[in-house]
Amino acid sequence: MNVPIQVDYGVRALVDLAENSHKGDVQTADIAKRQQIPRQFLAQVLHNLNKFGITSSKRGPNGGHRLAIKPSNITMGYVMRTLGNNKHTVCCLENSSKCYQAPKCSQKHVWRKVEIAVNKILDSTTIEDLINN
Amino acid sequence: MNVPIQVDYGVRALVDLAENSHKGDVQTADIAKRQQIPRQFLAQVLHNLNKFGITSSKRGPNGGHRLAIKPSNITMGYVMRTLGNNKHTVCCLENSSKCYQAPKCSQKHVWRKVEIAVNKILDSTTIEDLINN
DNA sequence: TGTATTTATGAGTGATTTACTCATAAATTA
DNA sequence: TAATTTATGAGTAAATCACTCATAAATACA
Repeated sequence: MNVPIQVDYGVRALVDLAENSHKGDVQTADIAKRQQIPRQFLAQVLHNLNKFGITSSKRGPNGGHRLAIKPSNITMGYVMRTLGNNKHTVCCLENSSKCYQAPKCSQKHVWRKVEIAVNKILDSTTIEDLINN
Repeated sequence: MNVPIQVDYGVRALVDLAENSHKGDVQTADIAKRQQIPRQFLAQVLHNLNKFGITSSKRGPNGGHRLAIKPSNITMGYVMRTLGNNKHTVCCLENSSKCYQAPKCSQKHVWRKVEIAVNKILDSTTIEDLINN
C-alpha cells in the first residue's frame, strides 16, 4: 500500500487541529512547526482538506484552520481517499495493465478482497481514535 | 498498496507453469506469449523466482522453467515478498519519514494493523487457489 | 567440436510519480 | 494602506518503475 506522505501529514494535521481547536483558528505555520512538516507543503495539504470539507479556513491576520467535522466523524479512510489522489487503496495495476479488464484475471478478486479488508480498518478508525491512542 | 507489475507477472507466470508443467520445462518465450508479458522482463522475474527457490530452471535447448514447490504451497504473500523489493506491504513512510521511529506516531499501529490484515489474506491464498478460481 | 538454443546478469533508459519549493494572487484585519 | 494569512498554479530534483540492451554462461545435439 502506498501511503502518500500527504496522508500522513493530513492525519497529523487533523490530530493537531483537534487538540488545539479550543484556542480558535490554528495557523499553518504553527502546525508545521509542531508536527515538523514543511510549511508550504502543509498549506497545500490543508487546502485539500478544506476543499473536501474536512476543515475550513479563514485568511488574514489571526486567520487559520479549524475542523469542519468532529474528530469522531473523520475516518482515516476518508482522509486517505481525499488526499490519496483518488487511487484505489490497492492499486492492482489500475493504470496501465489489463488486470481489471481481463475476464480471467484470477488475481483480481484477491486484491479486491485485500482492498475491502484495508478499507474496513481505515473506515473504522477515526481521528478521535488516534488521539485516544 | 503498491502491487508491482513484477508481482502480477510473477503470479501469472507461476499459474502458467502450474498449468503447463506436465509437458516438461516451460520456456520464458512461451509464457511471455501466452501471458502477454514482455519477454526480457519476464526472464528477470523468473530469475528472481528461481533465486528464491520458487522455481528452478535449466539452460540450453529444451531448457526452461518449472515449479520447485507445488502450487498449493506457494502463497501470494511469499511471491509478494520475493518480488516486491523487500518493502513492507504497507509502506507507511518507511523510507524517509520518522513514522516508525517516532515514539508518539499514533498512525503507526493502524498501518501495522492494515499490514497484518493484508498479509493474512495474501498468506492464505495460494497459486492453486488462483487456478481453482 | 561446433553451433544453436536457452537462461543469467548487470547496466542503462525514458516516463512517471513523489515530495516538495517558488511566486503571486486574494482575502482579512487593524 | 500595510501587514498577515490562506489560495493556487507552475516548476523541479530525486526516486522509482517498467522496461530494453548487451553479453556471458550453460546445455543439447549434429
